[in-house]
Amino acid sequence: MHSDDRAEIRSLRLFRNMSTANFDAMMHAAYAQEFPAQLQLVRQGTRATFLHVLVEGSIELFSEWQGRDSTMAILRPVSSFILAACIRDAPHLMSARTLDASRVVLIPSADLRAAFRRDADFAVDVVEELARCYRSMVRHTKSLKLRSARERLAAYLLKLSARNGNAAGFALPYEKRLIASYLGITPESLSRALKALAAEGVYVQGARVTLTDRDRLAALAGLDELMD
Amino acid sequence: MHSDDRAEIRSLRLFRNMSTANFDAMMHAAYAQEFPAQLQLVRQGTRATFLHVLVEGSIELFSEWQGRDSTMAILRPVSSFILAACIRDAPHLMSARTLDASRVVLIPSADLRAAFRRDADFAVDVVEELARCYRSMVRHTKSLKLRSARERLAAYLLKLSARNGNAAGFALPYEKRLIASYLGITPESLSRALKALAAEGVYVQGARVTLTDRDRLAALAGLDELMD
DNA sequence: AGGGGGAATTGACGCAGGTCAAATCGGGGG
DNA sequence: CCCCCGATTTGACCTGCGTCAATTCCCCCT
Repeated sequence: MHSDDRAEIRSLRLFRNMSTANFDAMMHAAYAQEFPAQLQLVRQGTRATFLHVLVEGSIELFSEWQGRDSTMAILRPVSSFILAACIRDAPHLMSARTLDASRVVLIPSADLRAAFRRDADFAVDVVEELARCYRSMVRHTKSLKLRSARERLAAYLLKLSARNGNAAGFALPYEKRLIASYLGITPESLSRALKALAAEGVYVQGARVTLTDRDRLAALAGLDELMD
Repeated sequence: MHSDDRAEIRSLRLFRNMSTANFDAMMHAAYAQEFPAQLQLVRQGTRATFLHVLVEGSIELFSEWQGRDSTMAILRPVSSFILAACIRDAPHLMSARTLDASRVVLIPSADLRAAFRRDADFAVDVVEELARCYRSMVRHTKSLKLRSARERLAAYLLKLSARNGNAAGFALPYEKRLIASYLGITPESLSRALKALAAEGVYVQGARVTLTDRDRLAALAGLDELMD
């Protein structure tokens, strides 16, 4: 593993406070792996054997059922994933695939569990990370149950804008069909919803989005700090 | 607080392994409170000041937005709730109200945080509890995104039956409008969906449900251990 | 520059589930 | 035992979103 990777991982909130001895022990059998785009690296239903840390690239968490599938989250570096399954030593509830070519560090889940049993500071950080994941899933669920597709889309566009320093114009960071799945709609519906938002000052050309009336869009989205 | 309450709380997975000294310290300022039915005890957006433990009665977790609201979870004794907000010392993402008259033990969240920083065994159990909550929310979200209303209802009925020792007949444990909201549909749709399930061997009279063909219903629900 | 192929868009149409309003049911209080 | 009121059901209708099937677009490859 590159020592860069190691340093980046060490600097994550999740690993920042653990003792060096403990970090070293946990990372002893860890290794980095490069994956091409569109490769499935976790299959739901299988047992969690590694905590994954995305160091470079991007990853989609999705779930499958009866031939349908749905995007549950989209991850960017540097972040860990499938922590909960590792902790509980339980089957994955979601699958994961790369979107772009990605580098992922794999930490054996047994070593992870050993580390947080041994190191109270680390356990605290694991708790915080899990609480963050939980709350993020609650927000996603709230959005699905309380908002219409158009409202979800409006809120999503505003989030993207915020991520780009509140720029009026920005590029959609993923394929539209992926965004659609994340928002819980079909690509066709996303396409039509984007068109419908022209009335609220949303202009789209390909992946390029321009928001000409943020306030109007925010009013439609019903932005809410407890959901977005 | 009744010593019964204290013993029940102590026996929860979440508190079972912590040291007695630590448990006593954490519970020092805790107190039990009785609430009548239909009383809101947590308002989303307010800051978490207490970990709640439901000892008797039942509680609904719900979220509100723009005058709409939706049931996120229904709790039965004995279980803790709003752990994540306490841990993160963050605003509640969900509100809580009693369904029936309930007894709830309130543990100051500062004492909780102090306890798990001091006691590694407790931290481990907090992690496990949070991981459980997270996974439960993932399942709920999967069901919303992947299944139709009818499929969700079928799965829910089978879960209720399982909870009653796989009895063919059982009573719905909550008002139908509550169940509808939990399933993410309107009461009218629930009523019609129940009627439609007669074709799959579901008979309903008031709150009384009888399943005459479990296999048929399970096939429709597409029961999945990664979702139900 | 041309061509191939997946992504996105568009159109036509259907349907699941929402909405609104009007019965009807059912359980608790007097 | 009757009444009352909220819960539930039913009906009529609507609409948001899905489905299916063409195009069209865009990008990459040669």
